[in-house]
Amino acid sequence: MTSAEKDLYPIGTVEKKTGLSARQIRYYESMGLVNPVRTNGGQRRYTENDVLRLIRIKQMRDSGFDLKSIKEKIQVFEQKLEEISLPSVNPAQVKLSSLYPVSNRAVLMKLLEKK
DNA sequence: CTTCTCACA
DNA sequence: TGTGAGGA
Repeated sequence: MTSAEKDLYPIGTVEKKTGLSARQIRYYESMGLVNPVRTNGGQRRYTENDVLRLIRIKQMRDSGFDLKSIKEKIQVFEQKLEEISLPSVNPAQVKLSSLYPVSNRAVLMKLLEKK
């Protein structure tokens, strides 16, 4: 019923949706900025959240930030997200393979306006 | 045709 | 970062 992130896109689709080149997308992955899942054949599959994250990265980059700053930004961000996500998730289904759940967006916003 | 990795002009 | 090679 509550479908958060079900669709996965191949890198070609992500290129169009983000405006980034496949080269950049793969490079950012090597830098630990995104963690797409792989298919049996080894192809990357990105979630909607991955796309959103890449768009944020593109904007930060265009705004003059270097990848190092962006990476640190995301790490702090992810750290806070874990703090508010883990307590509200059943230990049985804790598979943090992807990004933050949309269901915590409200909590996310509060957290952001506080800092 | 699309994607993947690796390496280099 | 781009691009070409060589595979899957």
